[in-house]
Amino acid sequence: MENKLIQKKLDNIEVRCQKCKVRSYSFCRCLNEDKLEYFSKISTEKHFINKENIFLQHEEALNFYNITEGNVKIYQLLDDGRIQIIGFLYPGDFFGTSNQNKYTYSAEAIGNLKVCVFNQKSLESYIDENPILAKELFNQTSYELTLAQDRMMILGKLNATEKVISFLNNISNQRKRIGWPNNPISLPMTRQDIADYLGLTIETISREMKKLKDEKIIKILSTKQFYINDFEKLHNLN
Amino acid sequence: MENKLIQKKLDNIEVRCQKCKVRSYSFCRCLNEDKLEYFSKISTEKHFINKENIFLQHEEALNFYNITEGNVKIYQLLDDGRIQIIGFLYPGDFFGTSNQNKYTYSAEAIGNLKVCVFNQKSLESYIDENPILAKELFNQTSYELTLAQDRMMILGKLNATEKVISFLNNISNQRKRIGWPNNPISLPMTRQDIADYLGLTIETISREMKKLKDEKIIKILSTKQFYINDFEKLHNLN
DNA sequence: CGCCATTTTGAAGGTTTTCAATGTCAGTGG
DNA sequence: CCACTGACATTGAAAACCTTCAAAATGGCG
Repeated sequence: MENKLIQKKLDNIEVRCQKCKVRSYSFCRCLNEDKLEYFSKISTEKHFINKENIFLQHEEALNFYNITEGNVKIYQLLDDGRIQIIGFLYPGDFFGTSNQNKYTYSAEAIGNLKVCVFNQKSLESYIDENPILAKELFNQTSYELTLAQDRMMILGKLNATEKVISFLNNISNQRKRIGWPNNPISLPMTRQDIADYLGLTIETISREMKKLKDEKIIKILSTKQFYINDFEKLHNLN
Repeated sequence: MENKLIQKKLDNIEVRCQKCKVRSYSFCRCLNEDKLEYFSKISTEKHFINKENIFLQHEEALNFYNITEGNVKIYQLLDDGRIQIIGFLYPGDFFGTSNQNKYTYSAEAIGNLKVCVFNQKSLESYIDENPILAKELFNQTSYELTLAQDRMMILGKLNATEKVISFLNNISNQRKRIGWPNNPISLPMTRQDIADYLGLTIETISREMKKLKDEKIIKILSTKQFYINDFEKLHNLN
């Protein structure tokens, strides 16, 4: 009886990986179909709701995660409560990197979230047996590093106007990458999140969005949705 | 005659890798001694002088580099000439990552520099045959990513005083890592470089250094050398 | 010793923040 | 159905911090 239940569960898990919508742009895309059955078994699916923490910085790093649906913000805090959002993550993104076995940032769900959860040790031994994954992860991490480096320029050298423009461009491109319509664009995060991402205050975000609206470059449909009138101007201002 | 010369050259190359001073903290440390002979052959040594460019952003990415002696700054430029220094690199550091076959930043020697040069394609096929290197590079890149993320906090949320302090702490720790005396500390880079690294101006760097001097936290021996009087205060201010 | 690049110092100015008040919107209960 | 509530966003005015511009000082190197 119980065996049957387990078998059923395993069947479902196997189906999960093979039917996964984000596999084509996830790190696991490098695995052949015949590896998926076993690969499915080393991960589980988990749901989170808006504002729920997936893990906290400095906690013992037990798992890796891959987003299958929804968005995540990863952030760091200073002692006095100042926050810097390191990044907004999208379906297909991999996260949970650690240093000396501790997570190096906190992760929180934005809206409803579905993730694949991998035990770090299990995934690491799986990688040892399937070195193609190591190369895929190296390439993906290298790419993330270039994104992080681009963000240094944004945070260090751009003024408020340029920062907001680069953010809107970024969102638009991000949606293209995962094949979503990139106009109009909904912002899953709050104004405060955008401010904490760009190293600005919520008031400055508000004023810069208004400026773009007044210049007719964007149309603000609601606080969480906007329409790009002039793609060219938006890109050139970047 | 020519064969003898080539043989001698090969012997030298082999010796180079085995006697390398930075191997214990370079990506190649994961290779067994018996792999070094061949590994030596896929790289060459190259020298650069102060301010010499190793490569430029957007150039075709032909090589990877590993520093054996000296320092490198990697940076990005905006159209209008604004510069952001992405990082200062030290002996043992690996660089030359690319995106779509183009370097994602420019690299310039600070002072005299010695590097190991690897052809990107050669190293990549070597990695395919020696997957342990892929894992090592993944781990190292992950670590660099955490450093890049820490810098987002520095660039986005710290004020000028905190930025300079974090920089001095950083330099001090960096030197510890490669086993150099970490007091007094020589700064290979100029004030302008520090400014471009922290997203500040040279004048602000100057004023903040003076403030730390006046508070007796550091002693400025020369523009390129300083002494930390109060490690605790410097760390706590961070 | 003198030159030139780099750094330091001072004063004015600008951009972004801070503080405070008002506005908007979705959800809730009368 | 509408007023109420609370979270989030916008707007305005003053203040702070860092930059900009200008000039003087330092220091390395021929």
